[in-house]
Amino acid sequence: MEAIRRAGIKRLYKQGFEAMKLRDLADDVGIQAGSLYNYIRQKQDLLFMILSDIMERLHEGLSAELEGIEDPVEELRRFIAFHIRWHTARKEEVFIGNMELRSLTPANYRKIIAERTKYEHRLRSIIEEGNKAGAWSVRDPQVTSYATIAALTGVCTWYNPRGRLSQSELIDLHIEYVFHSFGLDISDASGPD
Amino acid sequence: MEAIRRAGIKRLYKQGFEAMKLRDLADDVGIQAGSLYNYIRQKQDLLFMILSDIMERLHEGLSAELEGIEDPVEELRRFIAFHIRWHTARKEEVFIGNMELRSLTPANYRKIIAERTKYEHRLRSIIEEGNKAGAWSVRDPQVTSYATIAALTGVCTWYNPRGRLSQSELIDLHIEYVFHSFGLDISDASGPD
Amino acid sequence: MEAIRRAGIKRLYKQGFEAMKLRDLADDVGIQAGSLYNYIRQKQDLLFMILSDIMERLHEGLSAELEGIEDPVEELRRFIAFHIRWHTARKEEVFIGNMELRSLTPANYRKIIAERTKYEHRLRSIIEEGNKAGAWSVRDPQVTSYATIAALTGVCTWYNPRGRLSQSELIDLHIEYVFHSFGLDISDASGPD
Amino acid sequence: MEAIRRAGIKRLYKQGFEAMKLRDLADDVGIQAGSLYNYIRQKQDLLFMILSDIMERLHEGLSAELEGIEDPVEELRRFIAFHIRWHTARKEEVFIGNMELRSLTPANYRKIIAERTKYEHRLRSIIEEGNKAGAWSVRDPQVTSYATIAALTGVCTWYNPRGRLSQSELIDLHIEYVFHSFGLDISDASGPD
DNA sequence: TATGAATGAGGGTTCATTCAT
DNA sequence: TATGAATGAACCCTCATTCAT
Repeated sequence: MEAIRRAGIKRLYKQGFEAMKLRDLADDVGIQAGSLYNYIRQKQDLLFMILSDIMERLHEGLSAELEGIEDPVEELRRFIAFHIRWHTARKEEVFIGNMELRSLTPANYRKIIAERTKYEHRLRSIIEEGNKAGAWSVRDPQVTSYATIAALTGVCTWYNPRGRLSQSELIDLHIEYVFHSFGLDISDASGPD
Repeated sequence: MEAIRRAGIKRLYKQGFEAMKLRDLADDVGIQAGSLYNYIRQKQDLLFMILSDIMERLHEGLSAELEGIEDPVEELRRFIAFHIRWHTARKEEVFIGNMELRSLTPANYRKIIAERTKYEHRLRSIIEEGNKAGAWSVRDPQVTSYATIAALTGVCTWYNPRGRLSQSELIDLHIEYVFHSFGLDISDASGPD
Repeated sequence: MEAIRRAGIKRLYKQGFEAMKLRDLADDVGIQAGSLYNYIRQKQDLLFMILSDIMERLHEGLSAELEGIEDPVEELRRFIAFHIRWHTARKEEVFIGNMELRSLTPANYRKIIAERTKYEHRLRSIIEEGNKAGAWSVRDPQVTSYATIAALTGVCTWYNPRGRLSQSELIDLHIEYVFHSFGLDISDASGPD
Repeated sequence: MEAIRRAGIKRLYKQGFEAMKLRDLADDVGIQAGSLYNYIRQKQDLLFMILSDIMERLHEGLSAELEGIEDPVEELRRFIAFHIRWHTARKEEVFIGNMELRSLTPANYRKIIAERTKYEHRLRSIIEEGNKAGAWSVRDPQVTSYATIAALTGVCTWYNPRGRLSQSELIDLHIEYVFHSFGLDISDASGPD
């Protein structure tokens, strides 16, 4: 079952939901197409399961990262670091998470979007806290949260683990980028690690 | 033919390449499925034509926008404004321009990606000019250009023409966002218009 | 029109009736597919016209060859020579004449077969005359006429004008073959030419 | 699978490769068209399989017939008998074996033709052995083998099991025909059976 | 007489899904 | 839980034929 999920992610990434053939997926796992139906009831189910799972892990990861932090600046720094770390480590999942929403059943679509919105609200909350605490003064927290997430997520469209920049360099560059855009001096970002 | 292109864009946006049925497309245009083949030789051709066309218009639009401008700050400002204006006005095209690349034949894929890269290089060149001219000092022009384009392009995933913010407000917010991230004061951006 | 017939023969030979596309045929002639319908009413018509024409010319050719001859031996010799000469010179027509009968409409099929049978009867008549005249003694004129025509027609499945044997050598060999099979000495065949 | 082969032969005989519809074929077998693809990968495969199979059985049949025979006269007699017996018993296979070659893929075509040539060479070898052994003196073994095979194969274009002549009468007539054409007296052919 | 766009039936092939074993 | 043959709907694409120009 876990094998099916993993193979499903790979195929969804490479081919997309419509182009992915259950026969090929079964082949990847080493079973016959018919046998897949002992694990899923429909092709659609597989997509939803995979996407739900991705969202869930994303939430858990972020929660763990921010646990106990109260300073907005530090929260922002950690959000950026976590987002890039998680996204670059899971290029495939992120890609599917953005591309395959369209193939979801309306009901399933709503559920996944709700999760994604929840995640976006975490950054927005941080921005608003920072505004309140005087850490920065961002004019439009909603737009800024969208722009920031887009900028950070964009990384994984071109990130190459064996490329010019290491993951931590990438994180530094984006912390600088975002902090600047928030009107913060980069030195403010120097945290405990 | 133009009708086919327009209907194709709509269907690609709503359903994606694989899910789009040529019969439905023909229906949209008011002809029989077989008649489509007087205009295209394959389904794949339609996708490629549409994507090529989008890229071409994007290039032309940007060239017109930047024509005669020499000041990097002004160029950057115009790039941002143009990008948001163009992308929010063409949500559908932008969406398929990102999503349907995967459905391209390898040969066609390479051609489209080459065009996209050319576009990205325009911003990178602006950044590098600005570095040279002392307008700003951006540490990593490549990464910064990617992050910026991602942030700006992200707009059209949530932009709603009848939403809270007008297009020009959106542009202002993003100019501010990007200028800050470049370490520029927003007032520097005040151009002739 | 004559160009269409000639191109039709070529295409029928190479591809067969079902596989032959009217578009390609039109291309060969240098017109559009639609324009063909100024000359034929249906694809089937073309086939019938071509086959009728072939049969007609075959009959005419044989009649001219046998005109005025009364000696069965000489008639046989001339029949063989004519058949091989005509068939090797018209490989394509002969081939279609055998292969494409199946694609004819039942009504058309009957007409063509009637012509072919008439042709076969010419040889049978010669054989029977020879029996009567004591030129040879063939046990079963019908079977022998079939076997003989098959043997002769077979030539054009492998005949190559630039091959080892010239047309007249081929004719000599087959005259010998058939005369022997009729129990005739080959020297009997030496005619005026 | 065997049912598909048999139905395929029938349909190829009646309609030809291009005109044969897989849907009809499936109907003959009592399955859906799609189910055919559990047995073949392409329509072309079916044709090739059938033709290969025919050639293989033909070779096997002949080998069995000639096994242990060393006398060229007897070999010739048996070749004729076998060829007519096999061909009249398999009118349909013989027909498509000649007609549908054209519908083969070039690669497949070469393979089948190679088999056919091998078969023709068997007769040619017999003729050459007979020449060497002084059993007969045939001027051009190649041409004679072609003419002979054509004459014999022609039988099945008109042979009717309920017709005037029995199979064995037919064989006798053709043995006489061919033996004469080889310059042999028919009495030489009287073998053990 | 020629064009070329349109038709419409249908053909080969694919594939999610089912089900008896 | 696994198989693999069967289903059946549908999809892309083809092509003879029509017809307004």
